[in-house]
Amino acid sequence: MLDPKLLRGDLEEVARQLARRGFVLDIEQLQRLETQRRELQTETEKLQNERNQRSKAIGKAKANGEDIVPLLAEVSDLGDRLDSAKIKLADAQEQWETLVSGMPNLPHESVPEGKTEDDNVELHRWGTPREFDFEVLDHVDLGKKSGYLDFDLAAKLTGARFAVMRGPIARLHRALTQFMLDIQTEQHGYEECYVPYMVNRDSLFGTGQLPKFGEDLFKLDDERGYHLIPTAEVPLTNFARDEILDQAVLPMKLTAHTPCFRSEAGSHGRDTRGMIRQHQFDKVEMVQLVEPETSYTALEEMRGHAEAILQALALPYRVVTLCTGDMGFGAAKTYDLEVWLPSQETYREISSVSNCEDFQARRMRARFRHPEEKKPRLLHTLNGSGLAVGRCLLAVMENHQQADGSVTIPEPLRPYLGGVERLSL
RNA sequence: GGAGGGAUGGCAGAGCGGUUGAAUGCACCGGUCUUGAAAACCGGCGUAGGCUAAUAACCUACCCAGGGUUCGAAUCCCUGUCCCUCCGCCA
Repeated sequence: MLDPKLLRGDLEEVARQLARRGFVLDIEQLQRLETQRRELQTETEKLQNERNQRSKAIGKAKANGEDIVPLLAEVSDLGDRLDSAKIKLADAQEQWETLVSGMPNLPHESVPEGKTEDDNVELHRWGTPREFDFEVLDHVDLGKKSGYLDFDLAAKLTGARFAVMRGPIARLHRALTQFMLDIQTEQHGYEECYVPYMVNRDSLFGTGQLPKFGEDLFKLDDERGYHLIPTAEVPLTNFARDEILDQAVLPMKLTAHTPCFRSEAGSHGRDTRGMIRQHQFDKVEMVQLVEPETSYTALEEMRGHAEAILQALALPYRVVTLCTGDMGFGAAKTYDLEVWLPSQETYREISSVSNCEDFQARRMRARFRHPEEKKPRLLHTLNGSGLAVGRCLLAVMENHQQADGSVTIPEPLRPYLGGVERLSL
C-alpha cells in the first residue's frame, strides 16, 4: 500500500509514476473519497466526544445523588446520530481502502520504463551456452524414455500441469533443494525455516496477492479462507506482520524450501510442455526484512545469492532489470535471473528478486524500532527465489546432457548425490 | 470429536457497568545522590488516526476479533479466533 500521506500530497506526481507501470489512477475519485472520509471522521469524532462528555457528566451526577433523568433526555438522540455517522464513515473508509489497496507500488527511479518483458533491460550475462555436437533433447524427452519424468501419469493422478518424478530425477530434484538450502544458510546467512503451506487472507493481503490476484491462487474449500501458498514469500514475509521488531534483529534473513501452488489462470496454452509452468513446484525462497536505508544494498546482495546457485551449477544465465510494466504488484524494483535452456535456445526466468520497500510492510503493519528513535518505522521487505527447483532441475538436465542421454552432475552437487558424476537416465 | 479454563501495556499481573489508556511490580529512559557503580529517591515510559508549522497541546479509537445491551463497556450478552488442561482418536 502506498503512504496515505503521499496520497494527500502531489497526486499528479503519484499518478504520473503509476502511469509508468500502466496503472491509471482516478485522481478525482481518490480526492473525493479522501475529502469525504475526512469530513465524516471529524463529524463522527465530534459526536463521540459529545457522548463521552455527557456520559461522564451523568456518572458524576449519579455519584452525587442528583437526578439524572433530565440529563438522559438530553442525550436521547445522540446515539442514533452517532450510529448513522459511524456507518457512513465505515462505508467511506472501506471505499477508500478498496481503492488504495488496489494500487500497485511506485517504481524505483532506476527502473527502466516499458510495457512488456521485451522492454526489460539486460544487466549482464554469465557463462557461455554450450555447443552441442548432437541433437539436443529437452527435459521432457530426456526423462520420457526411462519414465523417470512422467507427465501422463501425473495427468491421470491429478490433471494437467503436474509432474511425477521417479528414481534418479526425483533424487536430483531433492539434491538440488538441499544444495540450495545449504548454500543460503551456510554461506549467505539465512535462517532456515519450515512454514505452513496454507495461509490465511490476512497474510495474502499483506504481501499483496489479495484482494486483486485471488484467481492466481488455489483456495481451499472451507470457511476459513485458507489458500495454498503461491510462494514462501507469503509466510516468511508475514513473520513481521503486526510486529515491532527490535532494530538489533535486523536484517532478518529467512529462507525456506516449500512447494508453491499457482492456478496459472490466464496462461492457458502457455508453456504447456514440460515442467516450466506447473500448478505445483518447489522453490527455495529468500526473504529479508531490513531497515529502509539498506534495502537497495540488500537487493543487490540477494541477487548475488541467487546468482551463486546458478554459477555453482555451471548454468549460463543472464540478469535483467524488469521494466516498469513487467514488475509485480508490490515491487519497487525487480531483477529476474534467466537461465539458458538449450532446447528453447533462449533464456527463461528461474529467479525473481524484488525490493518491495515499505509497500508490503505498510499493508501488514511490519515495523521496527531503533533504540535512538521514538517512533517505530516501517520495515523494507525483499524477496527472491534462490532458486525455483523445478526449473533448475530441467536446466541442469538440458544444459549438462550427454549424447547418450545421461546428465553430468556439476561438481558441487555431487556430494548430494552420493558422489556420482553422471546420472544415467 | 467431548469436557473445562484462559486471552489486559515489553513482561508479570490488578481491575464493584461510571472522571480507567487502564492499579501495582519488573524491565527500560532521564534526573538527584556517588570518585564511579549499585541501592534509594524523583520523573518519564503504548499504538494509530484527526487537527496542527509542530515528533507541542487538544480530540478520537484501541484491554484477542466482530456484533449486541446501555446515556456510558476492559467489565454484561452472543459469535468467532487463538492458547492451555483432561478424555477420545491419530502421523
